[in-house]
Amino acid sequence: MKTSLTDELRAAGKRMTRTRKAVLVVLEASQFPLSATELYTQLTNGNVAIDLVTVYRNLTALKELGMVTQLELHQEGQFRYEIKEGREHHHHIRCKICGRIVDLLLCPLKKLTALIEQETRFVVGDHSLEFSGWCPKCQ
Amino acid sequence: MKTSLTDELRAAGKRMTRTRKAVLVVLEASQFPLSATELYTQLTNGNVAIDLVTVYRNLTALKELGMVTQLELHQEGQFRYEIKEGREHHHHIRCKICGRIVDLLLCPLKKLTALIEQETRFVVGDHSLEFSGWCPKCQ
DNA sequence: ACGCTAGTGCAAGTCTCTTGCAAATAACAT
DNA sequence: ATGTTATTTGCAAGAGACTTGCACTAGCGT
Repeated sequence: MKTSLTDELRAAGKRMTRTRKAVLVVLEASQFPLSATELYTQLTNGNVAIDLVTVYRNLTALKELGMVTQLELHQEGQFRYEIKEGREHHHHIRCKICGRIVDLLLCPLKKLTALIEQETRFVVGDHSLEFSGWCPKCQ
Repeated sequence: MKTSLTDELRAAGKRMTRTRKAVLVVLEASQFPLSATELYTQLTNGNVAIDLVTVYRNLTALKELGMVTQLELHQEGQFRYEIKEGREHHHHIRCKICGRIVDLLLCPLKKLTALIEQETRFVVGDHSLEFSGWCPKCQ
């Protein structure tokens, strides 16, 4: 993990603590976005002493600093979190059977945004676009 | 509300009950997708005696029959429900300030689906695409 | 090394949604 | 109409994700 993250935190009056570092390391290593519980389980299994509450509080803090993205996959009913550092804006597809989550490397929505703003007079901020389906193994 | 809905229910071994009808009427009248709690509040204010549990159970049943769509708006952390009858497949935008929800009449994802299936070898089932931003009044 | 303040753990609470069970009622047969 | 039965309902309780209060701990700036 880059030391720049520590500096970034410090600049925002935050500290790079033992637990916060552990959260960042696990998020950085993950190939797919993690829920708070999954993150907690991975930390605990990796012998990091941490409370679930602390996981939530860190995720919230990191989200507010823009270091982590919070997302909701299609109809999952919970939030997942992903490191932003070094990753392009992207979306996901999740298998309805086994739950496997895969990154999609495209986002077709730049043009659409202008259209929506024209149509609704809203100013578009964020969007979420998540797919579900059946992965190769579960078909 | 059309009587065909009653027939549709009956064909599936379900009954058109007092409460179920009330749920459908409120959903049909709503200009935007409702959460279970909002639906419950509207029913109660409209002097329909109903339990929140019954609202949930009806929404689940209607969803399974394909008469109602369940959706999650961007980062809202709860489900919303919408009547399918007579409405095209569409998406939504929600104001980050006042929570106002507006339908979007376009879905740009038909072409994209083929691309995703090619890229991931998944079979694409559903997708959710929801925007958030700032509505005209809140800008 | 000290002190201030952010961060943490524990307990308890909130909110959304689900389940178990006995009583009520819609649909159907007689 | 009346009875039968399976669906539906209400109430109580529970599950799961997430939040809050508070006293204690520990970064990190001096």
